[in-house]
Amino acid sequence: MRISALAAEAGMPVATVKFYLREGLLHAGTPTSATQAVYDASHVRRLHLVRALLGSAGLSVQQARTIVAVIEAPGDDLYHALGRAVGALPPTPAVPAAAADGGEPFPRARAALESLGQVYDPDFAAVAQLESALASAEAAGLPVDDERLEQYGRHLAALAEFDLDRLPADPASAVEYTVLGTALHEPVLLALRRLAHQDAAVRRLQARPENG
Amino acid sequence: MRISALAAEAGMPVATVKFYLREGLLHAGTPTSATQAVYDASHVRRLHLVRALLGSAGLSVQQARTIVAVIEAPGDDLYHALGRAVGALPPTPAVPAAAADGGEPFPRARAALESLGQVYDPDFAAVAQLESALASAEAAGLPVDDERLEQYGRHLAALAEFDLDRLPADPASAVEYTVLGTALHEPVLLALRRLAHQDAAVRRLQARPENG
DNA sequence: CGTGATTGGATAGTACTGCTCTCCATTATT
DNA sequence: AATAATGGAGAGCAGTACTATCCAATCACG
Repeated sequence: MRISALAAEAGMPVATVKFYLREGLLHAGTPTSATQAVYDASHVRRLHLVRALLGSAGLSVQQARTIVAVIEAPGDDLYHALGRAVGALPPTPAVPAAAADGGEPFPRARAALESLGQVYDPDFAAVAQLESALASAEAAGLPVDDERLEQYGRHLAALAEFDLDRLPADPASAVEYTVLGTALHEPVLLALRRLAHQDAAVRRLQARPENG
Repeated sequence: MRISALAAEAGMPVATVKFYLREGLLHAGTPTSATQAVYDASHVRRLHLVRALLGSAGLSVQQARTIVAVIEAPGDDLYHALGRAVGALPPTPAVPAAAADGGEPFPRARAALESLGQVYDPDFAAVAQLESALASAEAAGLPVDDERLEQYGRHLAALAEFDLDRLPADPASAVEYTVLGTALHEPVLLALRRLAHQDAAVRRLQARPENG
């Protein structure tokens, strides 16, 4: 399969495939000469993955590149591979402040995790994301109280257990499963949450028709 | 309070405040003459909200404008206000296809909602988002099976109940609470999920040290 | 009352991103 | 030998979130 066939298979212009090649999102084909290479099913699969990461998961090219790199070279260490991958997922930076003033860098996140009985590793990017999200919500006038944090944490821990129960035994597959699961299931989760809110709202309005 | 004081209060350049004014993200101040206006605490609050929406929540200016508009003119109808607001949240469109071929536009989403016993309203944007997210995950080689959908749905329904239990009685406050909660709690939710995954992974690796 | 600073308002410019287009020498196909 | 396609690289383009410049009107101050 050459590049035009690959592009047709994945349903995108050849120029875009070339762009992904240049950006390191798609591994090179096997060259058959100085100006020709053949691609196989792994390239088709990768293109679908890249489309999902850039489209539905809403990642930037840079972020997707990190994810793809982790999947290509997982390194047998699920914990650090997951750490690297999660660090690349949005919301990305957004937390430059409050880190260097000597004090606790992530006070809210730390308190939350401790009250949930979860590990607290300040190097894990999601800790900074949590801190930033809590600070933003508070700044916008909608602080997240302890009870809500507790509720959210418990339900998400249950879901995490469910996800981890399905972890493949093979370490390389485990990394890919976890990384892709983190990135690709998030949109599903958010959509389901919005729908659950809608459903709950409808039920309440039916129960109290004076508000509908 | 004039514009420079407002900008200082909110911690951003005057040019940015002017930009938000132009983009309809910030309501105008009360003019005291042809070239002067005064701003109050509501403007400071709004700027914090806008920063949270554009920053932590990751919205575009366009999306934030819709949210702000819903909050300013909620219209007493929580269901439709929520619908308008959620329609503006990312991931935004991404689902132009499969809608006009006469068949069911969102088969996966519909099946999921019916098996969860939730309302199915194809006009609700989150339905399209769910369909798109499920299709993307499947295209990337990580299909979401019924059991996972069921689990996710149940836990998120429980969280939605929790959120709705805290709904303010006043309709205008209810809309603002719901809309902001949808937008601003999502980053919290995602961060907590990633942390729960990390925590669960650590526990499993400790239990099976041959994989760490 | 006059002079310099500030304001609201508009226009243009910037930096970045995700493609998309064009070009080219080399190679495959006929 | 003629035509077409390829890999590779550079430039171009449209959109986004600001940012900077300019302007006449107005304010603050002596």
